[in-house]
Amino acid sequence: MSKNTQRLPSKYNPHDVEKDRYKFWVDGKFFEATGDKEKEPFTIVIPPPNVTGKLHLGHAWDTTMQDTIARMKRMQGYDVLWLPGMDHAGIATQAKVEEKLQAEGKSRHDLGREKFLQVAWEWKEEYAQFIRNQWEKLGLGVDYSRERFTLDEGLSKAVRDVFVTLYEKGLIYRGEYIINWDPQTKTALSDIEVIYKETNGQFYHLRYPIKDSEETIHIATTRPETMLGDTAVAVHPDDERYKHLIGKTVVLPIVGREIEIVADESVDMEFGSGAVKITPAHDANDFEIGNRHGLERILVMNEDGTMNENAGKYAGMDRFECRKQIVKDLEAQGVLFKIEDHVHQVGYSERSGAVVEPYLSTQWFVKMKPLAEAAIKMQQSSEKVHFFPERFERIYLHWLENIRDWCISRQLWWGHRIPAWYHKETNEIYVGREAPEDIENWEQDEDVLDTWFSSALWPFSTMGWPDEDAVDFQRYFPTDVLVTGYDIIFFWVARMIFQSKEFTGRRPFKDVLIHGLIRDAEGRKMSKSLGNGVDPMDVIDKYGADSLRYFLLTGSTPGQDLRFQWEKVEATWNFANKIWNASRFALMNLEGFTYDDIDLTGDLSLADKWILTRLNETIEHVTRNTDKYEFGEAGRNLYNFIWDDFCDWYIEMAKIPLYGDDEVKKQTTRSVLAHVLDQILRMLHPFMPFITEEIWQKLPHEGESITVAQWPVVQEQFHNEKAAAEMERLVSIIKSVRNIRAEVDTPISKEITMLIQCENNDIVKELENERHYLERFCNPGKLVIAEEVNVPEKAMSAVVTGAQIYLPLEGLIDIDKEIARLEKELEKWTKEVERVQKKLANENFVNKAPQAIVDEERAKEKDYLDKQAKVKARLAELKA
RNA sequence: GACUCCGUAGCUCAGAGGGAGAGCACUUGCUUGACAGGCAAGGGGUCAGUGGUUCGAUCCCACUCGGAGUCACCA
Repeated sequence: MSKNTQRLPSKYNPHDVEKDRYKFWVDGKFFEATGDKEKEPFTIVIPPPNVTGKLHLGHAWDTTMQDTIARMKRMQGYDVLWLPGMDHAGIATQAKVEEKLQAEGKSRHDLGREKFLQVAWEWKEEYAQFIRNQWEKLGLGVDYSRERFTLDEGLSKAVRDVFVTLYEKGLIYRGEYIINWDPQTKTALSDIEVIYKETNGQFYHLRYPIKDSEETIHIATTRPETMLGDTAVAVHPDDERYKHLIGKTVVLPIVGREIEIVADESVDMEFGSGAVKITPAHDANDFEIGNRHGLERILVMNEDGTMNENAGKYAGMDRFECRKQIVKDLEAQGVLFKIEDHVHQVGYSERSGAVVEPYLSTQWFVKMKPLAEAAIKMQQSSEKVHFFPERFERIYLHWLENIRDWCISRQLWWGHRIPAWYHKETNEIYVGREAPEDIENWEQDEDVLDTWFSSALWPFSTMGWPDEDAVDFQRYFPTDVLVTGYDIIFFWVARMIFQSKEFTGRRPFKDVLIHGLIRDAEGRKMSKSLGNGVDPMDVIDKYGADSLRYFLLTGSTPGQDLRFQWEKVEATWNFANKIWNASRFALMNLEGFTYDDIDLTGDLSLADKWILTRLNETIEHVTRNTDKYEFGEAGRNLYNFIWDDFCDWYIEMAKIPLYGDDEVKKQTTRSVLAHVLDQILRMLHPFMPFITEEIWQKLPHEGESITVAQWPVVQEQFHNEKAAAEMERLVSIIKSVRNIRAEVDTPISKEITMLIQCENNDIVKELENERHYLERFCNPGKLVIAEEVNVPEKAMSAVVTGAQIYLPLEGLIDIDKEIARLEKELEKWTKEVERVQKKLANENFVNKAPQAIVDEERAKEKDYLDKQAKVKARLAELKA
């Protein structure tokens, strides 16, 4: 089925091009995985965006890369599944919903758990639709029939299954430990949800009195308010300064509690005073020391960061208020004797920004070591996950090697509720996939799981697992490539790998492509507070999705950050417009021409042979680089092929037959034009889906949509080195002539005769065959091509390999200027000759360098010597 | 403290063991029947520095300087 051609407007308008196109694709089900057994599956799962807001440029970047891969693979004949979905994003979403409630003067507690969750689900639906609309505008070819959400029934089942299994294996446990507490959102956090920032603080030096003694012991702290919970002072057992105090008792100032001085090797004698106050309920190290010495744990804060009843008169005060007050009080008592300014690392909550409090609390944990070890070991096997760029593998491994247990319980409502029940009377714990039968006697754990606990299962939970016979899981897992930013390697990539290894025995993806961050034009991170964020939808409104996509794909190299610059998007628009107009030209010349009319077996012109050769090279290059995820490299290569080779040379050369009246030649040229443009559009389609589909539909084509057209393959029969060499000579001649013309101020009259003196008769014949090109591009009055030409006295000249060009320009030529120009040229060739000869004179080079390189240099030497001699001779003539 | 990345044209960035590239900006000339958001011709870089490996280094290695980041940590 072939279609006839249509006309295009003279300017590329992305709105017209993109309008309704996505609907056409979705309605045509071009993006749906077919399960076709004839085809090999190729799978990508989208990193599920949070349902908290709109997508930003980072998402646009990330998903565009996936779309590019998916589209190419689809065209290469794979059964592509690109599975979309979203993440419930526990803390983030709950915070947004609470914010919304607050605006209405309500809190989540006013609503109660059930009602609150209902509101959250409504929120989710609303934002999910925003996100889908944005995917649409970006042109992402995802399979909506398989869209998933982390709180879906199926995924929740997977979560419960994983939790219960790990619990049964002893890899999940519940216990009272020091965790990172966010007093603002009132939940525990995992280690990586804490961001450490250098913060100006103070170092407070205290003297704790020794009981029944005049002596005091000097300790220093950055968090004096925690002293209310001190239950010991620790020194190093070998510390001569304090040896005699070990076992003695300290009377804790203000509190009056008597606490022991203990010896512990973990104390650093060099740091501070060498004596440490021990607060097991508010510091991870102190907690460990406390365990070793059987110390009491006294919690002095509430969940909201205010002091509790154990803080005595400070009860009810905010922790930082308390700090101020306690400093005053200690100072008054003479306990505090020095305050130093101190820059130290303070942990902040990734979500709320609140200062994280190390806090004693009962939480659920994943025992990481066995899981991490298995994942590390997998990297030595054939199930290795390949990182692109490779260096991120080291970062990943380093993290796993030093991993600590993962605190997975969160004091939130929005999320997967922990499948643990506590017996109301016996306090017995039940962990199971389903609630206990005598549910009235049990109470379920109030907490939910860390969002990342469910995202860690994403590559398989979305495909029907834990049902291992699920059709999609069987066919599409493991996935082929994951695309994500380096900022979530720990949060997500690593966790998917170890969970996948543990539960499926396989890697979750073969490759992982890591990209950087999007920055503003000045290189700053885009952030709300700076107000320097750019909405991808604004970019699309202005320049179209294709321009945005191409900019994102080619703007950086894997693993590097990307600066957003409007000028670059604009430059990409120019490129799109170029393609648009080249296509417009093609359509104007393909009136009545159909896909079936394409016939490349005819008598091809030099231009035809050359462009087909270049097309082959481009196909090879673009395919290879896209396969390696080198989109920048592939995109630039395509850009150069399209703009420089196809538009600037091929189309211009094709105008000769197209505007001529030889119908046979015209048909051949139309065939090549239609074919090359078709192949270009196909290769460009993964990068710029909209414009390519639009043009392709209008060109002679076969098939319903370019999305399912076959990816171009190299056609060896069109590889023609001779044509490439001839073209090179031709281009050199044309450029030389243009060059000469640029030297002459006044326009050159058409009366001029252009003379080309060739080295041998073969070249004469060759150039005679290509005469029409020379006539069109150089536009001389007369063109003489011969082995010997009569060189007029007043002429400008140029040398190319195998030939010498003369342009007699009586009256226009300034002999002195021409001499100066030629002298410059002579200098250039002389330099080249020297460089090459020096190289060839080096025995080591000739003996050790690869033969091909040496031969190449020898050929250059010959060529340069020849040119040098010709220029020299011409100079002599002029000077005579 | 450990590790990673970056330093190439005025700007933003590619690149590759064998004569330095692109886009934008700049200069000059063009209403050339696809495109003036275009065409053509140009100018502009000791590829941060110092050593080393090599026949050959801007590219590989070491160190130094400058910029960015990740992880860990001392109370």
